[in-house]
Amino acid sequence: MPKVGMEPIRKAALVKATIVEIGRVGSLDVTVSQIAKRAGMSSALAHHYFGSKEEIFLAAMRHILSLYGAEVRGALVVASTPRDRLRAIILANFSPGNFRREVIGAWLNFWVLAQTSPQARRLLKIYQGRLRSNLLSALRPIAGSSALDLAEGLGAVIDGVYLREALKSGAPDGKAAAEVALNYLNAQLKGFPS
Amino acid sequence: MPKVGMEPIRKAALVKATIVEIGRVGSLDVTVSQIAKRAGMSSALAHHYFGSKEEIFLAAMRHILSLYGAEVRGALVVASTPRDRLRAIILANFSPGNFRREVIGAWLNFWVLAQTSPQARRLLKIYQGRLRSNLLSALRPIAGSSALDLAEGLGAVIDGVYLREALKSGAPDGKAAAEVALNYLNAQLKGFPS
DNA sequence: AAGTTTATTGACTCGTCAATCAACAAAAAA
DNA sequence: TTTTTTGTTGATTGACGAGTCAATAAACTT
Repeated sequence: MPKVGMEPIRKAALVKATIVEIGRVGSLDVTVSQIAKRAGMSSALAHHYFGSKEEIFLAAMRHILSLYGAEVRGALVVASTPRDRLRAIILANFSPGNFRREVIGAWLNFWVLAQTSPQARRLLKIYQGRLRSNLLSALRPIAGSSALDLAEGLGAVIDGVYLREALKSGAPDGKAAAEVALNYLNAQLKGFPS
Repeated sequence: MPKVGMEPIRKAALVKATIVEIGRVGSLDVTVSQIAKRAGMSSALAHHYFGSKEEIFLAAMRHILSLYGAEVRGALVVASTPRDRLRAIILANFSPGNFRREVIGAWLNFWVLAQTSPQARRLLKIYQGRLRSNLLSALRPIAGSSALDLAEGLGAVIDGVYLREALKSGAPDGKAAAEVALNYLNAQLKGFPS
């Protein structure tokens, strides 16, 4: 049976299964066996490709981060004015691709993972840095020296909305979630010339 | 040696130790033995008083919630105007009593616990409900029908700031954290008559 | 055709940990 | 003073799970 060139396929399946399982169980207490089973292989194979459970988690995190990054980048290229770009960033954060139950659950658990794993912490900081610099570069032309504070606040709102969504049930409403952040943005920018 | 009337003392010590250990380890993967050891007793005694690990966690959560509630209530009684009350709520959220490393770490992990434990979820929802109703009753006289949206946003900022603090190192700066939320509040209330 | 690399798994090891239990001690009640 | 209640722990059980390994097989290389 063994076909050659399985590695990327297996890895991708494991990464996907990891996110689903973490979201389903609601914690990092998922066994490698559970993940492997959902990905349609034995746990030994999962270990074979990733070496350890932590590596599997980190790969899942990288995957989510890269999806997120792509979404934001894609939204930014079609936005011309600073205000458009801010709007685009917020909408991308709550796009159907990112703002999904399993992904939200995974995010929450990655914050926890970052408390113990330096690598996970590094990855989360990269996400924060990107978000921050995207916001800043769009905010500065509008708000000048207030941009720093606004970016901090906006980032906190976005993360907070994610966190809170983890406590809700049913399908996440990205539109409503984005509204909270957009609302904040509009209020803050009211005083600045358009 | 056995003195009588130990139960409340032992329980309190365990609750305290639980929060410290969760904060120290950075996850719920703390053993009952670790907790019991820090509290100065055997793990068997911890089980004797709480029955299960989950009960220990829930007791710790209730403790944090009650400290939090007391702090907010205390701050509210000395605030007269709606604006004062809003300010008081925010400051209480980031008071030195609540905004501490271990407590922040514990909060984060309680969000995770709420994903799997219905009781923990219930407790977190009580916290959210309280915060929300406190904010609403202070916001309505000022903002009227916008109060709902503002409370939602303000709640998200507060939770978001907590979440983000979990990724930082060093002593938490409650003053700076509160500033982010106050900043949001001021921007939102700009349009309303003072 | 023989040898090497890649894919794959079942069975196993080894450690950890929640929870239980038997046993002992001191205080309080009878 | 016997009995019961409360406090306490060391030792043990039982389960579970990460990671390893030997074995098997298909596919590529030479």
